[in-house]
Amino acid sequence: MKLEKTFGDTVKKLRENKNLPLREVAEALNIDTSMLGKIEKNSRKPTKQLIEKFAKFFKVSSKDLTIAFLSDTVAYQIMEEEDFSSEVFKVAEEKVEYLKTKKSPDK
Amino acid sequence: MKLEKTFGDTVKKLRENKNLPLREVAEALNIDTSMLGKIEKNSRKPTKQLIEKFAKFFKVSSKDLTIAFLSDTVAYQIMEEEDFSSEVFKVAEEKVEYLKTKKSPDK
DNA sequence: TTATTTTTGGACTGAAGTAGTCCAAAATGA
DNA sequence: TCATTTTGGACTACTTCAGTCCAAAAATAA
Repeated sequence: MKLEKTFGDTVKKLRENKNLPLREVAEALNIDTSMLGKIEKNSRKPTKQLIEKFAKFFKVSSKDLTIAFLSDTVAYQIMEEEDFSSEVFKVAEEKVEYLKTKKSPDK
Repeated sequence: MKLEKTFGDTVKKLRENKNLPLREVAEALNIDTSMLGKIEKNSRKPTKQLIEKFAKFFKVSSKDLTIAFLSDTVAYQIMEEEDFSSEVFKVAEEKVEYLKTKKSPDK
């Protein structure tokens, strides 16, 4: 599965590769056509369950799709701020590492 | 300025180093004592303006404080999900890089 | 112990944000 | 032209969350 610039682009490419209109995919996933259009344009966010549906429908890894989505959110959030991005990433990664060891089975 | 595990801890340490009660700091920053207590306990988030006020009051770099806060948010968000954290970071960093080059003065 | 101050957290409110719907205009294509 | 797809505005319902108020618990002082 190829990762595009945004989650919306990724979904759009998957759909266009199958030559399907929004309507058909939306129907299959049981969502509003307009919603799907908006998700492809990144003006609405998919729920976790929807990401699962996408993965099933397009037969791609739901892990990859989730990464595509989450990284979008994180990137957007960091871009909103000044240009501390690399520092924020560095510190955030340390914190995640720390939190992970805390919740791992240390008994 | 020392970075603690969480933004709340950082603020709390700054306050305790000056031996000030919540009430006094809250008064100086013009916020509710309870709010400050909650921020130190990470159950409420500070606004950008409040981060600025913290920085001024404690005479620390507002950039560092912002990094402390943002990294908290990002780390927490990523921890919420499965254990793709490193992949999410990797892809997110690429996206930020891409977005940065897009908005940089390329004229 | 009693009195005073600080810390904590529950319950609530108002405001902001957002997923999802509906509809109609614009674009695409036959 | 006519049919279908795409786009986006406006709205609603729901959720989330900063911020307030208050009172009980914990800590500190007297």
